[in-house]
Amino acid sequence: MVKTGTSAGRAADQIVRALEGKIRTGQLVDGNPLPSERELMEEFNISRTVVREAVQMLSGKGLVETRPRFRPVVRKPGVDTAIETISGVVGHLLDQPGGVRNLFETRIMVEAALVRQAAKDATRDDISALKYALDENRMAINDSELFYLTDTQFHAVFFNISRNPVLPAVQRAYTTWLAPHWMRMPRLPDRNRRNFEAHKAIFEAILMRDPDAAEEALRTHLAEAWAQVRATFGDI
Amino acid sequence: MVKTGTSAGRAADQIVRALEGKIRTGQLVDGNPLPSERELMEEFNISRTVVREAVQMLSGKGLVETRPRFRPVVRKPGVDTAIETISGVVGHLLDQPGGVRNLFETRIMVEAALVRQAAKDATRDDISALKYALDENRMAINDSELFYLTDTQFHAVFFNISRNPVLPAVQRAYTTWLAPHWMRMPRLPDRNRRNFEAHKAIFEAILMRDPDAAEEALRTHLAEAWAQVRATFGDI
DNA sequence: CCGCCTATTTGGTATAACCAAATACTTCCA
DNA sequence: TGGAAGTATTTGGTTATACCAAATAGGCGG
Repeated sequence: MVKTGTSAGRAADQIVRALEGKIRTGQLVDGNPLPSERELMEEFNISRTVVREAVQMLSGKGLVETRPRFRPVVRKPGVDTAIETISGVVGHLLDQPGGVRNLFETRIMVEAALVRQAAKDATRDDISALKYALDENRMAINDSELFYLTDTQFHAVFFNISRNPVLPAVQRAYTTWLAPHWMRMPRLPDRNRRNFEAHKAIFEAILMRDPDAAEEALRTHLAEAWAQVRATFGDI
Repeated sequence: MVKTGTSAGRAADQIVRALEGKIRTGQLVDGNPLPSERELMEEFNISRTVVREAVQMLSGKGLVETRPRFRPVVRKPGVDTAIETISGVVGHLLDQPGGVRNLFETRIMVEAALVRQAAKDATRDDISALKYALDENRMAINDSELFYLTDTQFHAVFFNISRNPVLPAVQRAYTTWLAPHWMRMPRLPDRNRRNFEAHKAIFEAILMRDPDAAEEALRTHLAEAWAQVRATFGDI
C-alpha cells in the first residue's frame, strides 16, 4: 500500500476509530478477543506495525486489555476503566508537593456532601447497611488489619447510597490512590477505637436526620485522619 | 540485540519506566523535545520499533505530547493532563444510557458542596469575583453566545474559590464533556434572563452567608438546566 | 476417552529500507 | 555583511520481512 503520510495525518488513528466504532456498536463484543494482528492488517490493508500501534492506542484508552502474550480482549469501558486510565498520571500528581493534600481535600468535600445527602435521604435499607458496616467496624477494633477493611467499607456505604454508579468508582479510586499514605501509619487498637467512635458519631447524626451534625462529624473525623497522615509523613 | 521475550514481560515498559523516571527527576525537562528515536534506540540498545512503542505509551499516559511530524515534547503531567487522559473513555461512558445523567448528578453534588463552602468561607475577593462574573453574565443576556461563556465563567468562580487546583480542572472537564448536550439547546434571551436570575439568587444567598439557601438555589438552577436538556434530547 | 507430544498460530522484537515533512546548512546575491 | 533562496541532512511515519518464544490447536497413542 505504501501510502506514506498521505491525506490528513496519522494512519493508526483511522484503525482506532474503526475499531472503536465496532466496539461501540457491538460488532466487537465485550470479553471477546480482538482479531489477530495478521487478520487486521489484511482487513485494513496496513502493515502490522500500524496494527500494533492502533491496538496499543486502544489499550491506552482502556478499550482493550492486553496481557503480555495473549490476544487483546475487547473491553467496553465502564467507570472503573476510566479511573484506571488516569491512575498512572495521578501517581505523578501525588508526587508533587501538596498533591496528596489536594486530593484528600476533594475527598473530604465529596464525602461531606454525601453524608449530608445521607442524613436527608437515607432509606431504611441505607440505614441498616450503615449499621451493619458500623457493627463490623466495632468488632474489628482489636484487629488493625481487619479494622482498615471495615473502615473502608463503612465509608463506602456513603458512596453507594446515591445509587450513582460513578461514585463508588470514585471511592475506589480514592482508597487506591491514598492507600500508600494510609496503610503505613501506625495502627493501634486505641486509635481504631477513636476512629470507630467517629464513625459512630456520623452514623448517629444521620439517624437524627441532622445534615449539619453529620457533615461536622465527618469533617472532624477526616481532619483527624489527615493530621495522623501529617504526623507520620511530615509535610506532603 | 535480539533478546526476544526474555525476563518479565514486554520490553517497551522498561524504556517507559526509565523515561518516566527521567521526567520525574527533571533529567528530561518539561517542554523540551525527547531525544530522537534513533538516539533512544542506541541509548537503550533496542530497535526503533520498541522505541516508538514506548514513546506512544508515554503519549498515552500524557507524559509526552506528539504532533504528527514533530519531535515528541516532554510534558510533566498536571491535573488537566490527567483529565484529558480519560476524556476518551468518558466519551464512551456518556453514550451509555443514563451516562449523561450520572455525570451531571455528580456535578450537581460537587457544585452544591462548593456553593455551601462559598457561603461559609468566601473572602471579600471571592465575593467581588462572583459579582464581576454575575455582572458580565447580566450584560450578555441578549447575546446567547456570550451568555453561555459568562454562564460558564460564573460557575467557574465556585470551582476556584477552594484554592484547590484539582477543582478548576474538574470544572473544565464537566463543561467539556457536557458541552455537546448543552450548546445545541435553544438559547433565547428569555431563557438567558431566567438563568441569570438563578445565578443572582445563588449570589445573594452567598452574600447572606446562608449555605442552605445557596445550595437550594444552585440545585434548583441545575435541576432546571437538566429539565431543559431532557426536553431537548429526550431520555438520555 | 484422556493425556502427551508435535504443528501452527500469534504476539514481541529486530533489521533494513523508503517517503515526506522539518530542520540545519550552504551558497549566492543584494 | 546580511538575509534570502536552495540544498543536504535529520527525523518521524510506514512498509516489508524474518525470527523467537509462548500459547493454542491438532493428532497420536495408550
